[in-house]
Formats: sequence, structure tokens, C-alpha cells
Amino acid sequence: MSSTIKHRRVRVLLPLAAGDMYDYRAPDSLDVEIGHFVTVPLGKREVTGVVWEEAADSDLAEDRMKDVLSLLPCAKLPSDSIKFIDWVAQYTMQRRGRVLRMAMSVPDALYPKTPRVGYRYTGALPEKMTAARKRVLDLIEEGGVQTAADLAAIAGVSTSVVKGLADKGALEAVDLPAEKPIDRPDWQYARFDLSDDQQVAAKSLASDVARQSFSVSLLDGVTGSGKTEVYFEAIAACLKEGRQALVLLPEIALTAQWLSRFEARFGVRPVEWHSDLGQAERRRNWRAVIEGRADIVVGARSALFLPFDNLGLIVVDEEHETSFKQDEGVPYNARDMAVVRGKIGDFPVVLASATPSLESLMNAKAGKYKHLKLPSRYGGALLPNVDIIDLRQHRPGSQRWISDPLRLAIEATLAEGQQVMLFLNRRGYAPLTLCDSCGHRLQCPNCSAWLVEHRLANRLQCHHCGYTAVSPKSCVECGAEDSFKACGPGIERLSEEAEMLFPGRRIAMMASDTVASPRAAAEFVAAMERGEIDILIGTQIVAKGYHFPNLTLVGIIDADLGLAGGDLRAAERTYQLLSQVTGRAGRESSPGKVFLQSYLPEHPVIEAIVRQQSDDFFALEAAGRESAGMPPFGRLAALVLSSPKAESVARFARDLARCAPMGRKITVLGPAPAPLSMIRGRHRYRFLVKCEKDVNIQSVVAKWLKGRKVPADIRLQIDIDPYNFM
DNA sequence: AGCACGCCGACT
DNA sequence: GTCGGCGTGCTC
Repeated sequence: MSSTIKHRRVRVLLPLAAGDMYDYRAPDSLDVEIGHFVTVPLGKREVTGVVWEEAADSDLAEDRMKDVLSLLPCAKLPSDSIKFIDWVAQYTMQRRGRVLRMAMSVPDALYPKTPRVGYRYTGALPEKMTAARKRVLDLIEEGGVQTAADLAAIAGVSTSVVKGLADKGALEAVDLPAEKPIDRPDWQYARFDLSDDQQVAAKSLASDVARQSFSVSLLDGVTGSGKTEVYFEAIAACLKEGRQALVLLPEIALTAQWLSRFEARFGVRPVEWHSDLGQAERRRNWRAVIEGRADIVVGARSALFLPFDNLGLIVVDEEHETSFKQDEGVPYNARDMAVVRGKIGDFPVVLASATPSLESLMNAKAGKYKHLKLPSRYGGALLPNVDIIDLRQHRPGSQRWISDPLRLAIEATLAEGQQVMLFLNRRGYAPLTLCDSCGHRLQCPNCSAWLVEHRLANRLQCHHCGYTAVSPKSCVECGAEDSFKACGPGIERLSEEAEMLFPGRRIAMMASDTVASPRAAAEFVAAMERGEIDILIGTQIVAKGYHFPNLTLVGIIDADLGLAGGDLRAAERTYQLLSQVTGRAGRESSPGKVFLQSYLPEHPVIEAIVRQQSDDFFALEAAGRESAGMPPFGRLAALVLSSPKAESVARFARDLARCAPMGRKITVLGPAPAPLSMIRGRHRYRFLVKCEKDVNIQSVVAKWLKGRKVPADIRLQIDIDPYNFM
């Protein structure tokens, strides 16, 4: 018996790094539709994927075709998600399967939740009482209904003891309540009092949301102007329309304060999405999004790939933050992709910042984005007074970093019972450690970078690969004992100096390694708010949106740090970081003071900070970028080649250079050993492709690489719109 | 990503 | 002779 019926074929996208789409038969027994999550056979395996499109044009021989095995009991991947994944894959030049993987990050969410069964004591005792049975029964009397697995684990017995008790009638199975329901926020739970400026901005955003069409607004307000309260009104409008909203935050560490503000406005906490979520909550939240039960989601950049079916608004808060750019895996910029997502879904996108990126400012100036400004602080609070301390005149002593004028200001502030923040963007004790007798520098074995001494942890750390080692007693090169000398300051060393200068004061350090979790961050904030800290010493983590009412003095230890180096955005980033740190001072009744220590007081960045004139700075920065043809006036793509074999990667880089694209509007820089020529044991070479704005840079790169085989030991990473130049 | 196939070194 | 290292290549 032979079948002449040509079965329907569908193309299934698999979330595999190397894979793309494969054609499968859609059997008559299954009602296969585009967007369905399905299981399909792949070689010997059974994998899950998504039905991406019809494959009527499939020319694969019938005998090589396999059937779709099953439809997973989950809502379909919305068509906007499919379009978005296609778009991101094409733009970033990454395989679609890798992008899909970001949207399918919770594999078990596709399967129904196994109903949870708990056990309850019936009151009857089993005929035979054993020690194990006694422990289980004691536990259940204490703790009530629990699952067999929990009972067994706590009692230290196997689950068969629980099952045995159930067989004998001492326990009975009961259904545990389904997972915690998702809270529905109430758009009119509590209204905040808004200033006139805030109301104007809020009205504009709310009417955009009500119109339900694509637009981008740049919400540009000084620190303390109440941007959050403004975009909350856009969220309220979105809730009113019955559509979902997404808020992207750069660092989840700052959400503790954000979440309580949200709860005060909408009555419940929003649905969260970040790497810190546990397995169960992850699953619950992913399903709530795809089933449309999650009204408001707040999350890190990866939340952009959640399968929203009814999205009506995206807010990107702190839009200038470079942590929206993912450098590894699929390199993408969540801020830019949020705008794309808005275009696909035809809804408004709000970019908010006190220090907008040059890209967004240019788009606003060009009229592509609406520019909503909040020029003054909420409640009449004043912007802080910024003073410069010229380190050439007020040089701190040797091995010291706090100048006399700053020390006096700190003393005066502490005497008034107020708090001080010292900012130094360097973790650890000292950025470089060398042997005093032979000059040997402690270097990472896997990277071309110095090891940083972390005296608190008594270890040396590489900040690029995570290598750590115990600090050696004697020099590995010349054998001299106790000869290591710390060069330059990190926050640990600064803290030592502060302890010496301000004895008896309570000093705390805040850096990514001292606040590893949102909970730790929340604790820090609470301690600061309770006045249990006099001097807070921190890295850039303290610059991020915290609000400390009693903090009136900010000291920037090294304002010049970050200006050096060939990074395209070094000046912009320094400007933004220093403005944000500056904004931490004096946000309520007492006006704040900021002291900025610098060896380069005439540098445009430093001058702009002092005068708090962002327009001047950005005009200058824009002119510089334009004449260099750099973003946002030109386009960039980075190609990074890496391999454990130094010679192999150098040879391939030379080969690629020989056929590099050329043209009036195209420049290829490189190959150059990357600034960090070795990371994690891989030798690296970089190319930078620079094009004029009207050139499709993806097709330039594609043409260059077309038909060229990358040797197996070499990894070639393409990064469109790179932010990281290391 | 997996998983098989395949081609070279150290074991029974 | 065989077990097993992981380089190479394919999966509808």
C-alpha cells in the first residue's frame, strides 16, 4: 500500500545553537498551527521547537521526512514574538535558533505542571510503628500538609515510608493548592501628586498609550525629578486599555526601592524577570506572560524576549546604561531592540534617563523621538553644588587619595549628623600589585590583565575571567619575601584611609562583590536609610538610582578615571556616571554638595559636570563623533576572532584582512590583537568595520565572510553596534 | 546542542 | 588485539 497523499509540511525552528529550521510532516492527527510548541525527532533525540512557517515549498525527499510528534500543552508563541526573533537574528547576524533560545529559557514551562499532592494525617495509627514512621508522623503534626518528597527529606527517610503510611491509612493524599496566583495591579490604586512638568509629560505618554500606535518618547529629567512617577502614569493608561506593559531596568540590584514605589502606586508587586529568580517562580512568570495573566512585568534586558501576546508599552529606565548591551551569546542592545519590539507590536516605547545617551538625544533632536523634559527636582529640592578640587594644588600625601579640602568637608558634614558618599570606580584594594625588589607584576595566567588584590577576601582576582589565587608570600619571580607593593587605590584601600582619617565613624563598602544579590542590596539601602552608616564608599553600583535622604556630601575620588583609553564612549560614560553620582547628594530639604577631585579640571567632561550643563557637553561630543564618522553618525560592527592557539588565530586574521571589504563609505580597522589580547586562555584579534549611516553593515560583513571557512579551533563573534572595545 | 562516526595511543 | 580520547559533521 503506497500513499500518494502529499502531507502538509511545516518548518520547525529548534532552539539549538547550531541548528536552524527543519521540515516536518504535520500528521492529520495533530492540529498543527504556526507558533505551536512541538516535539519533533532529531537524529536519535526528541527535541522541542516552534512551528515557524508553512513549508509547502519543501523539496526534501519524502523518505527523509519525519512527523511532528506532539503539540505541547502551552499557548502558541505569539506572531509578534516570531517576527521579533526573526528581526533580531537578522540584525545581530546570529542564528535564529540561538535567539529563539532566549525566548524559550524555561523548558519545563511548556509542560503542564504536575499536580502537587500533599499528605495529611488521618488520626489513625499504623499497626506497626517504626522510628522512621514516627518521625514522619511527628513532622506532619507540626507542619500540616506537605508533599511526600518534602516530608521524606526533612525526616531523613525515603518516600516509601510516606507511601507505606498512606497504604496503611495513617496518611491520606490531598491536592495541594495550585501555584500562587498572579496579582493584578489596580491602575487607580493610589494617585501620586505630580508637579506641573510631570503632569505634562505624563499626559503625553498616557495619550500615546491610549492611541495604541508606535512612538518613542525620551523622558529626560534631572536626578530627583520624578521620572518614575511619570512613566507610572503611562503604565496606568496601559492597564486601563487592558494591555500588558514591560519595564526594563538595567540592574536588578536597584529594584528593592523601585518595587516598593510600584506597590505604593498599583497596590501589588509586578511580575519580575531576572537571573535571580528561582525555578518555580521563573516558570510561573513565563506562563503568566504567555497566557496574558501578567499585566506588568519588570525585568532585566532578557525580559524583552518573553512571549507577550498583548504588549502595549515598554519603558526602558536608565536607557543610557551600557548594561542593556549584551556582549556575549547573542550580542544585542535591549534599548534598541525595545524600540524594534514597539514597532513590531505597534505600541509606544518610553526611554527614561537623567543622562540620556547621545544616540537617544540625537534621535530626539532629529524629531524621531518625542523629547519630554523635566528640568527641575521634585518638591523644589535643589540640585547639588558641584566644586572641583584641583589635585595639582591639593595633592594628597603619598599613598593617600583624600585631599585636605575634601577631608574638611567630610568632617563638617559628619559633625552635622549627615551622611557622606565617596565614589571610586575600582574594586578591591589596589588595581596593580608589583614586587618592590624586582618589579614583577602579578598577572592573570589566562588573560593579559593584572591581578587585583582583594585584601578582605585575602585573594588576588582577575576581573576579566574570575581567576582567583591566594596572595603569595614571596615574589614568584625573584623570591623576595613580603616585597609586594600595592599601586593605586581601590575602594578597600580608600576605606582604610577613611578609617584612619575619621576614627570611630561607621564606614561601609558597596561594590558588585559586596552586594551580590538584590537582598544584600536592599539591606545596604535599609542600613543607609536607618542612619547606621556614616560614610558609604562605593563603585559605580552606588550611582544607580538610590535615594538616600540624609546624604548631603558626595566625594568623587578620581574624576579622571575612565577618561583615558581609546573607548568611543569613554567621555560620554564618564559624564553620565559622574552626573548620576552627583545626583545622589541632597535630594530632600538639605541641599547637597559634591566635590570632584581631578588632575584635569579643564577637561570638557569635568567642566560640564561642574556647570551641570549637559547641552554643552553633548554638542561637543556629537561634533567629535560626527567628524570621526562614529555612531550615531556612522555604523560599527566588531569581529572578534579567538582561539586557544595564538598562531592559528593570527594566521586566520591575516587571511581575513587580505579580503577585507573596501569602499568610499567603508573602513575596516584591524586586525589588531584585542586590547586584552588574551581572555580565559583564548588569544584574540579584533576587526572593526565602520560604515556610513546609509550602508547596510550586515550585508558588508556577510559578503566579507561568505564562503569563508572558519577553522574549527577559532570562534568568530560578530557584534553589531559594539559597546565593549576590549 | 547532542550524538555518532572515525582515527590514533595505553591497556588486558 | 580492544577501550576510549575528542576532532568532524549532521540532524528534516
